[in-house]
Amino acid sequence: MPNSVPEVAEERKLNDFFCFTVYRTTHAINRVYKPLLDALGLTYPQYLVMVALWERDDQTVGGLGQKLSLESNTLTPLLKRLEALGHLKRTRNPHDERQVKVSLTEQGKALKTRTKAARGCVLEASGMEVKDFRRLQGELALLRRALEAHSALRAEA
Amino acid sequence: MPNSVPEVAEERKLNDFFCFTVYRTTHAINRVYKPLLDALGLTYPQYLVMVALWERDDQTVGGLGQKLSLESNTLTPLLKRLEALGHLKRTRNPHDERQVKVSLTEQGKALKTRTKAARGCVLEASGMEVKDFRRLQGELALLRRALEAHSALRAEA
DNA sequence: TTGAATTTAATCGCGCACGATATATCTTCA
DNA sequence: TGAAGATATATCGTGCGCGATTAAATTCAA
Repeated sequence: MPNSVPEVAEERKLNDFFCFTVYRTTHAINRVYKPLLDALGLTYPQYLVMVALWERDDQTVGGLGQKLSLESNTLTPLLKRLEALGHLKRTRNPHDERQVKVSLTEQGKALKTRTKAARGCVLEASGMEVKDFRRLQGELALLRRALEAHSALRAEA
Repeated sequence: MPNSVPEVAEERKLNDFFCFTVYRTTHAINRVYKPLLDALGLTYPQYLVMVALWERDDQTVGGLGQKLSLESNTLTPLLKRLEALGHLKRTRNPHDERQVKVSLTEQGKALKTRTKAARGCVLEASGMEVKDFRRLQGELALLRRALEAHSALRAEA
């Protein structure tokens, strides 16, 4: 297939931009998740926080932020909404009042049992073989780590 | 520092989510672009719109939206900001007053010459071989198309 | 031991993303 | 012709995502 994606061309079209490919893929994934998460009453970032808490309860805001690559300016309002929905509690750590501990309520724990439809929905919708799907995921994860390392280096200078 | 060894097994579960891999990759790409686009005074979506216009001038809002997978509720305010910056003009089509034609100003056209640093920044930061990079991009594009087809089918039902 | 530096969340403002809705214009056809 | 429907863009409200700043608690150091 000649010229399907020029490597370094003077005149680059939008579809040649790698960033745009990932950008649109993110939106496509969100649209797959949307109807499934609507049924749970969660947004996609809220779902990610719940997944993180189902895996390990009682995490600090900072700890969650590290896992999700988010900071308190994004997490605090999001966590307050999840608290208002009754899915979790936010309590100051009595041994270090700077920290806020995020812990699931019984309702929040119970919500996990209703996420069956959401698990694996992208794999299913992709129509891909599991092996290829996982390989693609692995390559993306490698790319992400390389980009983060690059940004971290630039931030130092 | 007690207990500094992270719970690797638990973190792996969150990282198992393909959506989360793409989500983080998007953010990592944005962080690579950020300093380069700051120098141009553009946000990342604004940059994408400018790329689309450099590729083809005089597009309608709807036409741009189709290329970018965005609708007027997102595009109209964004285009107004680019117009306020002096990069483009928005004019009603006299033959069909419903349409708004978006066209570059001389300043908007000239901006293209200052995007050298941004072009290929992800490839460079990735440290990947061009061939592998383009193959990964192609696979992602295929996945996106499959997901969009899936969502479109569901929307009909 | 106390004052400075560090750490942790929270707050604020701006710009996207998107569902729902509004408005104006154009098209269709009864 | 003119009323109904379709189309194109704009508006509004909510929730991220993030840079910048603030506030409070803790740690460090002179």
